[in-house]
Amino acid sequence: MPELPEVEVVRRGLASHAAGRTIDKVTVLHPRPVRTHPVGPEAFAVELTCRRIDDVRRRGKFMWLTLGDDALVVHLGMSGQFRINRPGDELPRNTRVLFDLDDGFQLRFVDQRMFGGLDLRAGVADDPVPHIALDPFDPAFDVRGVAARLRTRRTGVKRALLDQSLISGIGNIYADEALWRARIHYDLPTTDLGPRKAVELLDASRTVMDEALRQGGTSFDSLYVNVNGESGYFSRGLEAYGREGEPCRRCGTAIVRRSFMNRSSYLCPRCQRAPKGRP
DNA sequence: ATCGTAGCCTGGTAGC
DNA sequence: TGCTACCAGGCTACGA
Repeated sequence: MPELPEVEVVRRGLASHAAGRTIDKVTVLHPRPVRTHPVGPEAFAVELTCRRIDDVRRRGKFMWLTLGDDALVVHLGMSGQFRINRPGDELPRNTRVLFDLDDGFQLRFVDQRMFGGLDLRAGVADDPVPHIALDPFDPAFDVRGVAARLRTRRTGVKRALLDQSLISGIGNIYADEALWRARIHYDLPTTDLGPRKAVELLDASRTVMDEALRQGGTSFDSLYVNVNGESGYFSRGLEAYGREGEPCRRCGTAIVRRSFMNRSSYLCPRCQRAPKGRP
């Protein structure tokens, strides 16, 4: 599932293959990924034709292609991909939108589950996602400030980590990894987290996502690949996520899986002790 | 204002 | 074998 490191890998691929190119033609094969466009898929295609892609930017899990003052906002959702191919190459099964570029290549948006989307927004190239907080890779990210805000929340720490209006880019996988590294239980009340520990957790989230980025991201299956169709290798670096029954690499205790927020949380029950009165 | 959750989606797999 | 149920989970909208 694409989280910050995976999205950044894709952003870099787009920056090197699509930035500076002009869009000659757009083909919408499925309307769902452009569902937010007010006038429909045909208008979406027309409005993007002949536009030049100036830059590819990212905040958290959102990317946007800048087209002059306008932004094509992209979210990969659960399974979105961008692929660079020749127009005649075989189309992947869940190809949704085609962009023919002026250098003879074709940019393809592929998305099996279609939680992702493409959203063209006028005049907001500098900040098309104002409701999304800065991510830990942003030079302006203020660790102490975010830690302070985190501690004023009245909720569990993992829920807060996943709140993209507090800190962006973290999804279920890297949340579990950061919590494992900081030895914190996912349901610890944020108010029980000391200032030093909160900073440690945020630092851990940045560190683990940085390491994942260096490995090309985390791929469990063909749902996450880069623009050339290649997988990342960080799944071997995961310490908690997906390791149910396997030994914690710190203490040897078996990693357990818990249901939380309608998803799975993986943790070491010894390193990450449950808060009092909770499972 | 803040917190918690239903619903959106498809395909692989477990179970019968 | 073929069917159903479940799981993966980020985000938005909405109710409490």
